[in-house]
Order: sequence, then structure tokens, then C-alpha cells
Amino acid sequence: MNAPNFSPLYQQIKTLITQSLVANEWRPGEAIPSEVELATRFNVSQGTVRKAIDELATENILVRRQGKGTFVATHEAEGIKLRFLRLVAADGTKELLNNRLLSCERGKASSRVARLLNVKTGSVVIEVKRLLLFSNKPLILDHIVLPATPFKGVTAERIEAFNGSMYRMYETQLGIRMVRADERLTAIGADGEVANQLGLALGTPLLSIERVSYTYGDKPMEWRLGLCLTDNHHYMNELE
Amino acid sequence: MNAPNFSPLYQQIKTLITQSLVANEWRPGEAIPSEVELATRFNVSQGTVRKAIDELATENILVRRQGKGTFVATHEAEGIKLRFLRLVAADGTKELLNNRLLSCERGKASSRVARLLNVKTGSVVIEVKRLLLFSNKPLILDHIVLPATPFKGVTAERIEAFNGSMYRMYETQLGIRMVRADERLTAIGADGEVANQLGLALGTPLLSIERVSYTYGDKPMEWRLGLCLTDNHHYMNELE
DNA sequence: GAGTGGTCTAGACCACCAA
DNA sequence: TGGTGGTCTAGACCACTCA
Repeated sequence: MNAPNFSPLYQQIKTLITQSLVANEWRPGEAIPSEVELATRFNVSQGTVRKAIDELATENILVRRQGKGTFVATHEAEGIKLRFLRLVAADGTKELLNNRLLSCERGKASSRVARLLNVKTGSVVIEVKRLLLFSNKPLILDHIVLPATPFKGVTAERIEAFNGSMYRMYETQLGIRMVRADERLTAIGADGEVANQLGLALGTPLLSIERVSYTYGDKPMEWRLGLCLTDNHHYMNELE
Repeated sequence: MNAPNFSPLYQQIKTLITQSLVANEWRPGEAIPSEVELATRFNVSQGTVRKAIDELATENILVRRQGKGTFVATHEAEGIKLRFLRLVAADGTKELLNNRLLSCERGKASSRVARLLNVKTGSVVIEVKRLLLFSNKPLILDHIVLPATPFKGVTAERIEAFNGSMYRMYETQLGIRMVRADERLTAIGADGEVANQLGLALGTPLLSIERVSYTYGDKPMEWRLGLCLTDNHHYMNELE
């Protein structure tokens, strides 16, 4: 073994696998080598590789499929598509929302966004504004900010082509996969502009969801602010 | 082995351990038998017991401490006290809130609460109303509903004695431990009564948090509605 | 039937903790 | 020093998938 030392073997294996993911050695949706193959490659026993993969699987970074192999998780697959969406209808169902793009243009990072995305204040960003509709009625007003460099290819056309599924686009077009996100929720009253865009009275209570999404290695990549009407929907959370 | 069959051994072990927890064979905070002891008791290898305990530990039902043993998780311990509290100050810190009890009386279950608590509509419940204060200013208005039978001993005096830490009281006084909770969040405007109790203007946006808490075996035991001011606090959530 | 992940075992050694 | 959980191994067998 000539790998990073002084931590459990399976942790080192986990790090090595993560590095291969970062390097795009295996792309989202593809199978990674089998457990025995990785075991011989890293010169450890299968059980040790297994434990490393176990952890990556519970973190939703890899997906095991018995009899087939272990795959790089993706936002593409059915059933995982809405993994980060916690907003559900009153009856508990998650429905696909319609996407109406309002704008997609370059801008400069505000100090708050810059801090959260770990870039310099004022650096170039791509800003996307859109409306998500539920049965033709506005439900969410989204403001998305991306650092310009890694997201150079993001255009209105691309977003339309993916029907507003931003994470799927990041993955397939840019090879950037979001693995984790932090959300901060507050209740606010709709101001003039927001009330206008959502078609509401001034001061209507809205659920404000600020989200920072991270790719491998806890690198923040996307900032997002969603303002949601919660008359017929609610944010669902399970605590353990 | 004369235990439940047709599922992986470690799952059966997990079930057996859970049953012992339900039966209060080991109480919150106590150590359970060592892995080797359980292995001989159940006539399986230590690794199999280990895997069962692993899962119970990731579910926060048991807590491992190297060199000491495995313990029944508790809301008593420092650092775990606020496990279900997702409301943090703007700077990200969790602070203990002051508790002002408004009322504690018997009532009848509304149809919604009855459905969520899995009891009959109109059956006897205990209703607690309280105000949580942050630096002497009202922050949360709580309405808590408990089925009367298992929670017979809940009185205003008891609640005061535990300084408003309901889960600690359930555990130590009644042996009821909450292991999981579902929360539904919406944004609402303060109505007359709420505005009055929180000292706010009518229509002030509030974060509404409806929570159902479960004990072992997914049995719902507590319903709770919290109305929170989010001027200087927010609800923090981590998505994986 | 060959290859994959899933379970189970038995035993070794390490790291930590308490008396 | 003895007991606990934590890591690692090697090998067996099972369950599932696909050609």
C-alpha cells in the first residue's frame, strides 16, 4: 500500500474512490469496477472495499444494484429526479412542475452569495430567474446563481432543452453532480416585485428557501432562492 | 435459532433488540449487553450483531462509545438535547430558549390530530400551549397535543420542572422515547389571537411547523404546531 | 453458468477506557 | 490489565441478473 496513511483503510479507499469520481474516471450513471476488482487494485480485502462503498452508498453518491454492479448516482434516474425537492402537495404527492424561464444573464456576485459560493464578491456569475407553475398557477419564484467559470455553457436554450431540470443539465452537459445541499427556511411577506410576478397581494406570506448545493468534496457550486406559495403545498421534512 | 425467519439474520437481530427496547428491558441512557454477549445469546457471530447495531446506531436509536459499550440513546445527553430543533439563530447557533407555559388542560382530539396520532376523533387528549422566548422576546408559539392514556402524568408542574424540555420529561417520567419525527412547513400570516400572543401586527408572516413524533415501531405519540418568527432565526435543513 | 452484490462466519489485532 | 467497540481479513454460500 502506498496510499494516504493514518486513517482506517476503508476511509482511505473511500477517498480514493471519491478522487476517481472527481476526476470523472467514471461518469454519472456508469458502473464502477466490481468490489473484487477494486480490492485487488487497492490490495485490500473485499470486505474493506465493501465498507467504503457502503458509506458512499448511504451518502447517495453510489448506488448498488444486486447482480448488476455499483453505479455512480445520477439525478437522471426516475425516482431520484426530485431528490432535493421537499415541496409536496397537500395530499403528499410530488408532482412535476412546469417551468417558465424569466431570464438568464450574467451578473456580479453579491457579498452574501459570494461568501456562500466561496468566490470573490463582484466576480462574474450567471443568474437565472424562473417561475415554477403547478396546474398553470405560479407556485415558486426561483433565483439561481452560478459561478461563471465552471458553468460557462449555461444558456436559456440549454435550460429550456432540459425542461428546467437544472441538476440533470449540470450532470449531462457539464459533468457536475450535486451530492448535497443546505437549506435555510424563513417566512416572508411578498414585496412589490415578487407579488407582481407571482400574481399575489402585497404582503402575502411566502416560504423562503435559500439553498446552497455542493458537489464532491463539499465544494459549493450553486446558490438558489425559492419563494413558495404554501396554500396548497408544504415543505416536508423527516427528522431522525 | 428459533427466531423470526425469512429475512437476513442481522435484520432479525435488529428486530429482537428493538423489542427489548420497547419492553424497556434497557432504559434510555443505560448500556445494552456487549456485542459478544448478544452474539452468544442469539447464537450468531459477533459480526452479525454488529451489523444490526450499526443500523440502530445510524438511526440514532443506540449510541456506540468505543471502549465503554453501546447505550440506549436519550434526549437527556448534552449535545443531543436539541436533536429535533432545526431553528437556529442567524449566526447559525442553537440557543436554549426560555419557556413560558400558557396552559395545560384536557381536551378532545380534532379530526386532523386524531388521524395523525392514530386515535379516534374526539378522544381525550392533553393540550399544552406555551411560548418560547429568545432573549426575552417571543419567538415560537407552541401547541402540543398528546393522547391522554399514555401521557396521564403530564401536568403543568411537571413541565415546569423540566423547564419545557418535553422529550426529556417523556423519557424520564414516562419511559416514552421519541425516535423520529415528521415535519410539515408552511408560511402563514398571524391571525388575531396569534398576533396578540406573540406581540405582532396582524398578518405578520410566520413559519408554521407541524410535527408528529414517533416512538419505537413508528407509533405516533405527539402532535405539535409551532408558529415561529423568522426575523432573526431560520429553519436549517441538510439534504443528502 | 459466470459474474455481481448480499450475508455470515471465525478469528486476528488495534484503540480506547476504567479500575 | 481486562473488557469494550473498531478494523481487517479470508473464505463460504446465497440471491439476483443477463447472455
